[in-house]
Parts: sequence; C-alpha cells; structure tokens
Amino acid sequence: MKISELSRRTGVPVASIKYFRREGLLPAGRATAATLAEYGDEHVQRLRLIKALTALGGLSIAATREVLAALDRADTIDGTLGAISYALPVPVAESPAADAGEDARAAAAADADVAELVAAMDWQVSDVSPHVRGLATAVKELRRLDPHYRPDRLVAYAGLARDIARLDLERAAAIDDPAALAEQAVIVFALSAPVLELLRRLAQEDLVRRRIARDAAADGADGAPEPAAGGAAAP
Amino acid sequence: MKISELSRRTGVPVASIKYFRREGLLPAGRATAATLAEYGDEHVQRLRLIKALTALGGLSIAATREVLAALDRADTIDGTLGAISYALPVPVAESPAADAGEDARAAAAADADVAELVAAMDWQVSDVSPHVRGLATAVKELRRLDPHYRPDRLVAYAGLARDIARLDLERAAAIDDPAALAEQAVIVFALSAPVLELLRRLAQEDLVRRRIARDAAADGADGAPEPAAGGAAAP
DNA sequence: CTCCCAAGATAGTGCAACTATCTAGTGCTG
DNA sequence: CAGCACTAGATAGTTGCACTATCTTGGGAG
Repeated sequence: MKISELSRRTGVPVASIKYFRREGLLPAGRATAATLAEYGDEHVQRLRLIKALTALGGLSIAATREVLAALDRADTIDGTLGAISYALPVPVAESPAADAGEDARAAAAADADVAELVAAMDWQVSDVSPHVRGLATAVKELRRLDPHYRPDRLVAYAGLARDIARLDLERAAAIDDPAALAEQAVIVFALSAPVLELLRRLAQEDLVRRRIARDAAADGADGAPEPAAGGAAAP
Repeated sequence: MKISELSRRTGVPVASIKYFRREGLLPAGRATAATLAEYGDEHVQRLRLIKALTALGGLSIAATREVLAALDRADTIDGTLGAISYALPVPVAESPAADAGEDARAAAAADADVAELVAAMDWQVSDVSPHVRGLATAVKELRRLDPHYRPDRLVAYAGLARDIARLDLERAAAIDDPAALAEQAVIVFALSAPVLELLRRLAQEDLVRRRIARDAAADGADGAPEPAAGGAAAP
C-alpha cells in the first residue's frame, strides 16, 4: 500500500509517519521507485505498537526507539525480555539537593534499604540494573517526605510486586517464537503498568467508599460528611 | 526567611520559586513591605512536595496544582482522599482511530469487560470515575494489540491491585489530622506508583534470570545471554 | 545616601513532538 | 504524451511545557 493508505488505515497523519521513519521507529517501505514505496501489514502493526507505547504507555519517542530496537534484535527470548525491561523508562528523577552532605547520607541509607530488600526477597538482579538505582532514588525521597516510612512496608509491596511479575511472565510464557514473544513482552511490560495503576486507583476508591459507609454507620445519624467523593476535582 | 534563603534551603532556583507562585503551587510569603516577604518552614515543605510530585511522581505542573488544591481544601478525610485520587493523572491517551465503526465496537467490548470486572470484584466506584474511563481505554487498546488477551487475566491483576490498595490505605489509616493525612495521602498515592513499578521490574528481572538459569541447566551448556544494559532514557 | 536585594511583570530559552512546506521525481489517465 | 495527483526526502515552522532571564520599581540597612 502507499503511504496515504497506511495513514488512512492507522489514523496517523502522513507527516507523522514520515517523522517516525526519520526517528527510526518505523522501517522504510520497500521502494518501488525513487519516489514511491510500498508498505505492508507489518507497518500497520508497527504503527499501532508505536501509538500504544507513546499514547498508552506514556513513553517518549526516544524510549520508544530503545524498546523497538530491543524488539528488533530479538535473538534469544530471555535476553530480549531483559533488554526491553531496561529500555522501558521509569519516571524517577532526582529532586534538587539542598545540602550535599545530608543528601549523601540519605542516599546511603536508601541504598542500604534497597540492598536489604533485594537480599530479603532473594532477588537476583544485576548490580548495574537501572531499576535498582531508580528504586534507591525513590526510597531516598520517600524517607525524606514520609514521616511514617518504614523499610518493612517496602517488603510487603515487594511481595505483591513479585506476584504481579509472575502474572506478567505467565502471560509471556506461552509463546515460543522470539519475535512474537518480544512484541508480546513489550505489550505486557509497557501497557500493563497503566492498567495496574488504574486498577489500584479503583481498588482504593472502593476501599475509601466502604470506609465512608462504615464511618457513617458508626457515627450514627449526625450530619455525616457524605461522600464528596463524586466529582471532586477532575476538571 | 527571605526568598534567597528559601532557595538556598531547598535547592530550587529563585526564578523557579517565583514561577511556582505564579502558577499557584506555592502560597505567597507574608509580605512585610511592598518589596519584601517572609517565608516559613511551610514553604520549604511545600517546595519539597512540589519537587517530589513533579520529579518523582512525574506529574505536570497543572496536575500538581490540582493535587495541591485538593490537599488545601482538605475538609473531610475521605472526601480529600477521593479528590486527590481523581486529581492524580494516569497517562492514558486515546490512540487514533482508523475506523469509527470498528472503534465503537471495540470501545463497547472494552466497556463491557470493565463493567464485568467491577461487578466481579464487587467494587463500589462512581460511574463518572475517570479511572473507569481510563481503564476502558487501556483495555480497548489491549484487546487490539494483545492476541492472547483474556478478560479473566484482568481479574487476577485486579485481585493484586486490591491487595496493594489495602497496603496503601493501611499506611494512611494511622493518621487522624485531615491536613496531615492529606499530605500523607498525596505521598502514598503519587509516589508509591513509581516505587511499585520499579519493584515489579526488579521482580520480573529476577524471574527472567531464574528462567535463564533453569533453561541453561536444562539445555546443557549454551551461552546464557545477559540482559544487555541499554541506556534507559529518562524523559 | 547609596548600594544591594526583593517583588512582580514580561519576555525569552530549550526541548519534545509533531506539522507544514518545498523540491524533485513518477505513475496513471485521458 | 501532456498533465495532474501523488510520492520521497529534506528542511523549516509550530505548539506546549517548564522553566529562566531581564527589567522596573521600591524599600531596608549600613
């Protein structure tokens, strides 16, 4: 098909398709002449994946390129899984440090917490894993901001994280073809994060509502502050 | 303290502090004269929170403003919890629809999946909850992209999401003061999302490594591929 | 008195993600 | 075979966000 039809079939503007090509997210079409190229279903599929990663997974173009590159050099299954995992960014940035000395101490404490956690979970992770670094940063911030922070709470979360990871891997386990698995893995890894987050919010909402109901019942008849929970903030 | 000291104490440039004030994230200092204002510890704390939400939680300035506004109008505890939850954005955008008819059908199927899930979990959620809408969008995309998608997998994830929400609420349950709880809730809600995501990645990494080890043992020799540490782009 | 700093307003910067325009070439139509 | 629609590829422009710098005016302290 020609680029205009590729555009029509995917809903992505022609200019954007060209942009993705320039950025190396989308392979070029098979050139049939100097000014004509033929695109196929694989381009449709790839465009879908790109839009899913950026719009739904919230990845930047650069991160998407990393992920797709890992996907394309899919050689061995598990190696590809690892590459994709590392290529997917987690939004954790350092916040500015006021006091260098105190910051260093906090960083050390956070590192220790993470090391302890990894040991407690008996996790086998690379010591250059960006996730370990990211987690240490996040924990450092948590220690600073949360007066009720306790390392053992982290362990409880880690246990659940393991359960989730098992589900993730289970979803990928059924596939044998490396290329198909890689694509599947991208979907599982990148897209289930927002899904899980949404599910968590819904579960929170449910629990809060039940708490309101329970409190109202316990308080008796007084003008119980009824669920403002409705439209609250959302603009 | 003067603005220069506030800047020094938090590591945030003066110009940025002024910017946050303009954007309504930070209250003005107590003006002692036409060209002088006094800032206090609450400003230091608020700046920390702002940096945590933006740098660590990945929130935009607009989203941060929403959250802080919900925090500031903390009246009843549970109402505030709901407001904060709704104000926190989840990065789920529609991807472009090629075929309006097919898209509508897919949307309906996704809506049905979500409704079924909510019923199965016996979740009490508002029917205007942005999370329900977001989840429906995500599921729609998942149906399109994942040939192995099955609604019942969603239920397994939802169960774990509930467990996580219980942990979240537990962390907040100990606090009685609405204002303190609101701030705590912001931290718990916004910052534990990246932490959880990181934990999930680590757990995945561990499982993949164990799988490599197991496969290598089963296969005999064969070079086990290390996850190639790619440059993970942080947007 | 005078120099440094503060407040507030306004304008500018840098980056990411597109989007539009331009040039030159090509294929199909009549 | 003339002509128009369409294409590839290059380059430039736009938009939105998050700052960052500059400018003006007005105190305050030594």
